[in-house]
Amino acid sequence: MVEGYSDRFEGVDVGNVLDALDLMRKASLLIRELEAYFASHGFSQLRFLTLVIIDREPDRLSLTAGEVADRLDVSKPVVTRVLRSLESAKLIGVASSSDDARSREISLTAAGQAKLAEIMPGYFSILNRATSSAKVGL
Amino acid sequence: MVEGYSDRFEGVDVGNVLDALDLMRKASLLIRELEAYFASHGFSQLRFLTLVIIDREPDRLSLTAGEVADRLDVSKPVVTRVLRSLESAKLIGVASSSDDARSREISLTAAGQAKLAEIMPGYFSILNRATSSAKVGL
DNA sequence: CGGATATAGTTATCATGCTAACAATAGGAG
DNA sequence: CTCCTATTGTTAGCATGATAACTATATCCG
Repeated sequence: MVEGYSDRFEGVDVGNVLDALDLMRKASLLIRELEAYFASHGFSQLRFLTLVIIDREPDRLSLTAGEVADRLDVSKPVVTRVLRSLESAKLIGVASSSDDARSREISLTAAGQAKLAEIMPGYFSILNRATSSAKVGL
Repeated sequence: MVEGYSDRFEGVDVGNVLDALDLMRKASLLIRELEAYFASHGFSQLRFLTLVIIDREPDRLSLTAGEVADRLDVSKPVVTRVLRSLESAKLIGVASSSDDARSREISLTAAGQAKLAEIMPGYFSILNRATSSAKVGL
């Protein structure tokens, strides 16, 4: 399909274009597989990653909402929403910051850590399989 | 970040996991770049790809809505919505199928072909650059 | 033919991303 | 101290993906 178009543009390498399309196709399939996996645990990719980055923060037990947004590279309103859902599921705890009344300190509850431990093995298994099977052809 | 977790799971290769995460990150950046490009032309990825698959269909000048959904791998309600928007922009024409009263035959208008021609070069340029720059390190 | 089943497309509703605009608080300059 | 600006987080509303349930038409089987 691509050849019919890209032959007409100078400075465009058809191979590069096909590689880019392949990259997006592979990523899209992987993301769908992950979403299906999370859904089977009543979770979502974003809720999972939120727990991960709090759990993995070195030297600290909590993060502010803005730090979560930065590390996940999503907008702040999305963080507001996901934190609310995690809090009502009692997977995170939210406390006012002592030194900045605007901030909220987010930490994992024991239930949040348990949820992470429940989901993590399957997550890594999917990531591992995704790229190891891609290498079969090499 | 990954090592702290994946070391704990058997049969998981950290390199594979990192490759998978890198795949998703690269694809995500590319998709964002493409979306920004389409938006700068008052378009969207889905609207663009819809025009492309109709234009590129060999031996035929039109497709049904269901065929569009199959080829784009999106759900039918999404196709209903995008076709409506393309029709009101007069970029596609919609006609009842002669042999199946449920079907609608979708074809490109001259304006639709012009819109494709306007957007296509930049699209390929972005795809080309995305993967050729990724190879700089080789 | 006529009724059961399958298919094409739409509507309604939900999920999850975004930006813009806002409130509350912090911080810096005069 | 007070005012101006910056920052934190929320609310409101849009875009675009999905599934479920519906309508209308086709098709198959007795």
